[in-house]
Amino acid sequence: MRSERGTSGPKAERTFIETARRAQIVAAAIDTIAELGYGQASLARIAETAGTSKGEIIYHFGGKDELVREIVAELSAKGRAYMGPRLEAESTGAGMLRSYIESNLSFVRENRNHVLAVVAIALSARDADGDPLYDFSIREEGITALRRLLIYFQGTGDFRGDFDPDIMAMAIRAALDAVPARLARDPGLDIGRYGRELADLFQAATRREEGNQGPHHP
Amino acid sequence: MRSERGTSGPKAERTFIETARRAQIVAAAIDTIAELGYGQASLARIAETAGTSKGEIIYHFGGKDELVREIVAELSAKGRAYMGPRLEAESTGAGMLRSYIESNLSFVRENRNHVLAVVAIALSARDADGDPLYDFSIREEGITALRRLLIYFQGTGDFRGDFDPDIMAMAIRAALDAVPARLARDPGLDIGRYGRELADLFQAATRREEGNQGPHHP
Amino acid sequence: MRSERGTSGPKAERTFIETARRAQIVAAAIDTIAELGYGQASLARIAETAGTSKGEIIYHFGGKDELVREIVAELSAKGRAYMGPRLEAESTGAGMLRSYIESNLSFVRENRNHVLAVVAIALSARDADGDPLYDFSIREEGITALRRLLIYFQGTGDFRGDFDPDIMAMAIRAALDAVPARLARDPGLDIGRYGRELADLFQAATRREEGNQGPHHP
Amino acid sequence: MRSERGTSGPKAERTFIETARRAQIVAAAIDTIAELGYGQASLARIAETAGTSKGEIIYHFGGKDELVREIVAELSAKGRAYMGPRLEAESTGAGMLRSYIESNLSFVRENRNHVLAVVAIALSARDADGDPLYDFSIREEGITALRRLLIYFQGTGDFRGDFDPDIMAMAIRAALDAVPARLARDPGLDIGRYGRELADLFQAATRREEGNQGPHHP
DNA sequence: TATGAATGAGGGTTCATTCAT
DNA sequence: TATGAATGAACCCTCATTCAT
Repeated sequence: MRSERGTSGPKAERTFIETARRAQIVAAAIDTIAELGYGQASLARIAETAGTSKGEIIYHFGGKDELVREIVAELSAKGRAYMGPRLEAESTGAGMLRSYIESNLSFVRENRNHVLAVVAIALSARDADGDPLYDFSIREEGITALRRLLIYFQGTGDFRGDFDPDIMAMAIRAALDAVPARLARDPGLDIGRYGRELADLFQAATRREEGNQGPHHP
Repeated sequence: MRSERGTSGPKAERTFIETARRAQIVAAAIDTIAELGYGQASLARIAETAGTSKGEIIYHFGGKDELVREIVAELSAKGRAYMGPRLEAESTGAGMLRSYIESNLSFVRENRNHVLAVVAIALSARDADGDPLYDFSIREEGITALRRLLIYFQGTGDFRGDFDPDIMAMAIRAALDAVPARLARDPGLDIGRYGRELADLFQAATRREEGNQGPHHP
Repeated sequence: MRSERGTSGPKAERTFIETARRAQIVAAAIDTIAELGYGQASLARIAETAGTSKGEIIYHFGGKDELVREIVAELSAKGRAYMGPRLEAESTGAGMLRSYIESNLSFVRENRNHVLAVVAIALSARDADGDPLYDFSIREEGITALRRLLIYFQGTGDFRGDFDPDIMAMAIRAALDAVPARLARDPGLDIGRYGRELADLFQAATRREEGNQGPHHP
Repeated sequence: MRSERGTSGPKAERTFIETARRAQIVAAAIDTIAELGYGQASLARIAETAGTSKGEIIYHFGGKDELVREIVAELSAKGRAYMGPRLEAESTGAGMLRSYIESNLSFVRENRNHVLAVVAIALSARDADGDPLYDFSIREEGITALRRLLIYFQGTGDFRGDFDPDIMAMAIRAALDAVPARLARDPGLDIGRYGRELADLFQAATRREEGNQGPHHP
């Protein structure tokens, strides 16, 4: 564990050097998991990548599970900080949807390995009891926000009213979530174009048809 | 052992009893992986579920990797046999697309555990060298077929010509691939409705707009 | 674990060879713990003594804790089988007490290492939660039986009535329990004489004084 | 470090602050060992209890072994200082024996955790070579003193001459040594009564019988 | 054909200890 | 004087695999 003095105080302060070392280990873990998958990413291999020992990882994180949770939490924070402003800059339904899709993908491009690692963690990492280490509620939360956006602009008439916002949200997230894996197999993928095309696609899927305001099924 | 006999004659024939035993083991493996995830599905647990011993699994399959590959191959064959006729029954672009989506999902519903197991395998299973056991070319192949379908009906004018068929194909597959995981978390999911909504969604995304008849960027 | 087929049947049958191997491992563990103490008796060292591998110990016992519990249970069973008949052969208070002490000590002499090992286990072995592996209720039970014996013969007048049977029982057991450690340090100890002297000692401590039937404190 | 300074001058003097710090650490170690057992009392846990770091413990004591030896030595010194005057205040055999037993037990009561810790150490602590950290000669010494006392008063005729003083001494010590463990399990134990009863018991076991005055096997 | 027995590499973790600061 | 950082050995355990029967 980080602090040996249990009574040191209410603030969980962290030394500069420790912060740096933790970051270094987290980075090594991200790369290892992204490259080899979660199952192959043993502490020994992560330590080797980080140029240190298993012992030090345990020293800083208390165990593998904590390291993994840190990787997830960091990406989560980074993601929110990245996407928030980009969404708030938009006002129309189409604009926000496009921004959601494109900023999501550019975030993926800029954090390729980190995203890959978290995907691998979400799908494979379990604790000793067999429960997932990944907190899926974070993900649900993201889908819920997207669904609310869709419902809101269905209400304003920006979007056609006859699609199920739940399923549309799921389809959008699925298209986005498929990108990291694809990126892993084809690193040359043009994410910018990909994002624009995907935005076009879902814009077409959500847009109100000329002179058709009612629901779709006659 | 199977592979040894396989080289002795023209056909790798299998006794009835061996075929049955293999099927029993494969079924147990599917259920175990689907329920516990790939990482928790040790040979010991699979053997227990199958009511046999680890030794016999290795005897029949030569190793865990081969058992896993068999699970994948079987689903692949089943899937092709299931979807082929349903696609060929259609003639229009919209019809084939709808059939593709809906038959895919009803296949998932009817082969829930098997699909879940293969998804888990695709995401986690690696051989001793760290390479994935899942042959992703099977998947690419499926996407390619879908893409060809889209291109074809863009040519006929059934679909609008200004979407990227590659990305549309990817988005459709992604939406379909997201279903098993969702089904695992929510077993009561209404797959029929889900499929219809998804078909509506992609029909809207692909349909030609009023007054735009040209096949592609006219 | 022993049986790979979970559904093999209600009887926990054990192969001849397995029984032998388990006995061999138990014997090695007893000697190792007796000689080095519980803390130093790692699976690796026990395996070395047994001429086998850590893996095999885990294979047969499922874990170190089970091995330890087996060692305790075996001694417990042996002890009861040894002492029971020797006690029942007596009828007077003095006779039973002497028999209790002497048969206890000859049992210790004949099972020196086993007794030493169980003493070490009782004092040091804990499971992952920090709880003792040794079931102290077995011990309490032994003391209770001894106490009942004392009370009974206080009632008959064989023993003087003015000692606290609880404390007398504790003192007797303490004197007996001190022997293994002493035997470990001085292997040449004459247990026979030791037992006779100890029996004399507690006979003197319990015997009714001439013409003094009442309690001791005036 | 202590030992380095220890060689520089005639006396291994210690600053006031160092003495205090050592005492604080020793106290924390005693409580930790008494509460959790020796095996669970890692330096980390002791440091936490002491509100310091593992490093400082090693700095002051040079290693865990030395800390443990200090705990033992301190109890030993305290014990001698406590019991000496109480023994010397008596003159008869029965008085000294009673005083030995009762003062021993009140010492245990007043130094509960310290005694428990040393018992745990005696039973479990070993150095890297597997040798016990506890110096059993201290214990032998105590028994020897007791034996000499018994022999002396057998000579004066205060005690009956026909018991083996060695075994009587061992039995007395065993009864006393059993108390800490019992106290640990039942903190409400009435030590005062316990001591009086035990003194009665051994008084009965040692007292000269009517009409038997000879010092030893006449 | 099938099994129980055994193996050995590798997993995560604990811990006393070293050391630069 | 004291600490946080880091190490490395040892620990228990899991697992796929080998092999004699």
